[in-house]
Amino acid sequence: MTGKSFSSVWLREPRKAGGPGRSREEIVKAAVELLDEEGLQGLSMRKLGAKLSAGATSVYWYVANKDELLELAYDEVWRMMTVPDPEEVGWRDSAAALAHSMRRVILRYPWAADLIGRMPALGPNAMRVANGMRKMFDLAGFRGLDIDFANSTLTAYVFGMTIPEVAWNATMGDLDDYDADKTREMVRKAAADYPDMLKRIDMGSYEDPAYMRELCFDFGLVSLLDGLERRLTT
Amino acid sequence: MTGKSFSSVWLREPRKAGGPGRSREEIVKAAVELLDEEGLQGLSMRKLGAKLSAGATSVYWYVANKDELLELAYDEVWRMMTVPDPEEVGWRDSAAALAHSMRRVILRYPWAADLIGRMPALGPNAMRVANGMRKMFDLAGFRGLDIDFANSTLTAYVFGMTIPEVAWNATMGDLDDYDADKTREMVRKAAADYPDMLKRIDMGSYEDPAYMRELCFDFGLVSLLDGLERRLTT
DNA sequence: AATCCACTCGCACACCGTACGAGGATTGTC
DNA sequence: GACAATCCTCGTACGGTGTGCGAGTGGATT
Repeated sequence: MTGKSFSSVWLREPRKAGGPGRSREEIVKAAVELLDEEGLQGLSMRKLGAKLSAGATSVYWYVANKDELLELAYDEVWRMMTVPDPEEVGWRDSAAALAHSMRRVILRYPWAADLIGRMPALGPNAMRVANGMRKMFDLAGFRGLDIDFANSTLTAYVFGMTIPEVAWNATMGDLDDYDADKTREMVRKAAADYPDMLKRIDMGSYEDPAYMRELCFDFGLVSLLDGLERRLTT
Repeated sequence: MTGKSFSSVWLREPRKAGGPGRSREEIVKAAVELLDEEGLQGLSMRKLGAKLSAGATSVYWYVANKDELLELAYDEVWRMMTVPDPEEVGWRDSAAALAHSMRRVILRYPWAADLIGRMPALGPNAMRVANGMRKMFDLAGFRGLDIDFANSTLTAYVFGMTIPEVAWNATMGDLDDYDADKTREMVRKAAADYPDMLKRIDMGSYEDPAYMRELCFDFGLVSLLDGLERRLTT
């Protein structure tokens, strides 16, 4: 009894496109639009079919199941991420720029946050980024497994920082001042046992949250790059 | 027009428990068991009702919706995370131990990986951990906002590293040798354009994956702590 | 005895992913 | 032209999902 095996759109031959039917690009484009408009919850095969002026199950000719469709859409997100050439700007600036690029892309495609880490990233665009990162850390001076470790470390940080940011935007981002105050008052109640956290909550309410999160991101990013740099010199 | 407002189980009064009905603890316990056995997909309100020998919708008396139930279960995961006393072992060891504790807990409750970052963590156990971390970084010498930044940075790293690990275990963890080889062969095809990545794939296949991921986690963790330490001395 | 209230639960609704198989449309071959 | 093969569409149906609603039950209080 073999368990449910690993599978991915990228690991099988697509149908030979011969006839005059719809194309995979067309479908993925419609899917991404739907995801942008209505989020991950808002994408259903029926709605996608309707958007393509097609029947509900027509998409299944091009895609084995919904997960494959999401994999295709997911790779479109990776397409938007750019790895600067480390030979021109040096590995540190290159890494920082990549990190910011990744963060920006995810904030622009919030639905991708729910896919990261859940979905294999084996599409051509994800591969391109991964290879660019490898090259970057190789040029920095990492060797062997350390290249992959540095790779994983940086992406783990960026994703780990940005995914909750997306969730925050989704739930708290569009409250008016009144609701925001009310919510903060309730959060204070949840933290009632911890005076230090209360002080922090009240302090944070006077700052622009978006700017604060950017400060936080940079703080962690600089720390991480410092730590990686240290591995090179000793 | 106010958008859908923020809400959480922890930010409202629970029903006054008066009568002889089931208790919230009982329900959460059953939910966690179901999650352990069948994963996040496997938890449905109907199955939970059945497990409690109750009707399908009885749980809705104690919980407003499924998300609230998941919030309750999620906080049980935070209960398992321990923050060592930084006054005894120093902040660095304390932070490292906490990071390993978080990773271990998530690997033990894989269903929690899908909740992290999607769900607010405002339960008492999450609060306890957050406060412990604040104390830890305060003792380390961080001040003001830097405490929260260090906090976010560490958790972002741990979660960002561990969530994909859980996904990997779920899909690739229980393949036999034959299927694993077949899968690796297909992954090689996906990376065909990038010779460096091919070499890496072949290299990795001779090592124990679990041990490699632990090495990777420690690599990033040490780097991150180095980077944070540097912020203290300059 | 009457009233209240915590609590249970069957039914129904609107949705979901997708298996299946009958058809239509287009192409290639004689 | 005819015929077959292939590509592609889609209506129907099945078994699930979360959950709103309102009738019902049983113990405690008045």
